[in-house]
Amino acid sequence: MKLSANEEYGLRCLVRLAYAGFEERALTIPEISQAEGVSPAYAAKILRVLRKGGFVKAARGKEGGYTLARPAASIRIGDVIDALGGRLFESDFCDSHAGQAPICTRSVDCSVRSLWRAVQVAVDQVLSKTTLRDLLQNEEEMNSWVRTIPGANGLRLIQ
Amino acid sequence: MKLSANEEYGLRCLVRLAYAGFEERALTIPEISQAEGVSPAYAAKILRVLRKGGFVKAARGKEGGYTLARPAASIRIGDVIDALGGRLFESDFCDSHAGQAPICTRSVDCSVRSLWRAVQVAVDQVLSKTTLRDLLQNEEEMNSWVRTIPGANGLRLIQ
DNA sequence: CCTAATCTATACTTAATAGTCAAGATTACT
DNA sequence: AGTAATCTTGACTATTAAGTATAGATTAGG
Repeated sequence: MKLSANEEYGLRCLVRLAYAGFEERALTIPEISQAEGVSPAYAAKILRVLRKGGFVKAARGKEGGYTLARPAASIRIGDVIDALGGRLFESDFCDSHAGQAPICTRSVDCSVRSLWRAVQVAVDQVLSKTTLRDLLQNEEEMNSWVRTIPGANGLRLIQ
Repeated sequence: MKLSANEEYGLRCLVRLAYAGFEERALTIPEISQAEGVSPAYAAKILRVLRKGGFVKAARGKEGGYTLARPAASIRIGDVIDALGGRLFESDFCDSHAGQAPICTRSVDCSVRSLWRAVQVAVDQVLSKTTLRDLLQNEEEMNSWVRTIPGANGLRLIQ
């Protein structure tokens, strides 16, 4: 139950590109890698995932670089996380040992899986409501956000 | 953002031991490993972690085996997950590259980290309210649980 | 058309996690 | 005491994720 490096750095790259987008400026791999403190090669690897996920687009050649492929407000963090590292649980543990044990009361469900599902729902409620736009700390527009999660140290989510 | 194998199997082992506890019965490694569909050696490895975490206790020798170290109702799932695989984010990404970048508005915080913290809070709200006892599907006592998480397919949490 | 700046792709290395193996230590029962 | 059933430990291997290296493809500008 950890964040992968891909998820962490990938999301950070998007935030930078969103800021650069305010000035209609593309960022190059050297710029991004230096800002994030990772090697250019690794930044390139992450950016490829983001490009294939449709979150960024690249322009080659001189004066090239990366920009967001669409407006920050239309990029849901949940979708980004999906592309970068997958959801909390994918394998179907309960099915794989169905019939062996007295724990599963229904053939395709059991208590442990229900718990993971509850966790997944809780996570999704945060991630699917948050867009890349919400992560930009832009004082002027903070008023458009409504709810503040207690304990989340100031993060606002769309209502 | 995935569940580790340790977390999945470790929690399942605890559920089995809790059920066995109803009959005041200890479970051996062969029993547990067969029920969970993992090798005895791997089950032993996981059970060691659970023992060091204080969740189970072991009796050696003939007639030995594992039992819960304390009542299921006193074992919080959040603590189990902590012992088995750690929390969602540990490293302090924002501090590690502080001073380099224009994203962090405060020296020890930034938008991405706030998001992770919000996710962590959401997860904790589920995991710290749920005990091992809550995962036992015991019809007689289901009434003592109060809230049902929508979409969680029947999981009840303590109010 | 040439060059420098840029992305692209694939293969490689290293580190972390998952899972196995074998030898040793403890206990109940006879 | 002896034996079989059990847990305990540490080292080992395999698989996956993280991160690197290198050669190639594309483009702007001279």
